[in-house]
Amino acid sequence: MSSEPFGVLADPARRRILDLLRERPRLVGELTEAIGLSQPGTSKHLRVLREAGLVTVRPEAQRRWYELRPEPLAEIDAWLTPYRWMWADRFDALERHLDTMDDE
Amino acid sequence: MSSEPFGVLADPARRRILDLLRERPRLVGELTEAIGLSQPGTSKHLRVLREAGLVTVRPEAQRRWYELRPEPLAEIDAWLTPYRWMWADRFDALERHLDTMDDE
DNA sequence: CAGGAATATAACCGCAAGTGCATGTACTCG
DNA sequence: CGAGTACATGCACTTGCGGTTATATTCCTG
Repeated sequence: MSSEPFGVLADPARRRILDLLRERPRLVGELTEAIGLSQPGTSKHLRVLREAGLVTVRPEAQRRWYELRPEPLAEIDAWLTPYRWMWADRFDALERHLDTMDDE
Repeated sequence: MSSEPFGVLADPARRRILDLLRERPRLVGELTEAIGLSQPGTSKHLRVLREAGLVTVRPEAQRRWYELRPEPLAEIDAWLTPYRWMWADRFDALERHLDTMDDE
């Protein structure tokens, strides 16, 4: 099972779901409509997210409130860390920083 | 084609390759041995990375030096950004920050 | 020019993932 | 208790991915 956060985020629908849950908990119905998929399809993605620990469910009668649990994203963030300094040409920012230090 | 950075990083072998290239450019042979895959298998992953813009090739006779091009990772970083404050209980850091501000 | 080294591409295979459809389950309400 | 709502699960199907083996390509070297 691709319970790995990286694999889970590979699917755009799943990223979309997480983005929606960032705002507030949602019902399956809402998510289904939002991502334009069948209800079972949505449920399947939610299952994957659940097994990856990225969401939790709070049942309320027949309804299920899905909420975000962002902790597993830390793994991705950690992997990304050693790369982060590389892309944004920090030359300007660095220069500005050094200039500032000179000013002081 | 899953030229999307997210899809590309879904495979551990590809992440491993990037990690190796973070240190220095490498030949296909090195990478092949490092990730314990067949040479064609490695070449395939390199192709995916190439098409995603995550690596570039510098030919030298029959050899190909692969080097890292981390820019596309910025997209992932950007997606991750609105989540980043959430997991690390920044309560302490935030408190310290506010304390500092109070001091000034 | 022949042979070998380094890599890419092609052809093929197995399997898991994503999707739709149909059905099951759990709960509410009249 | 029966019907409807909200969601999960099962099944069938298709596609694409990751892997290997075999082959083509390119270049160096003797």
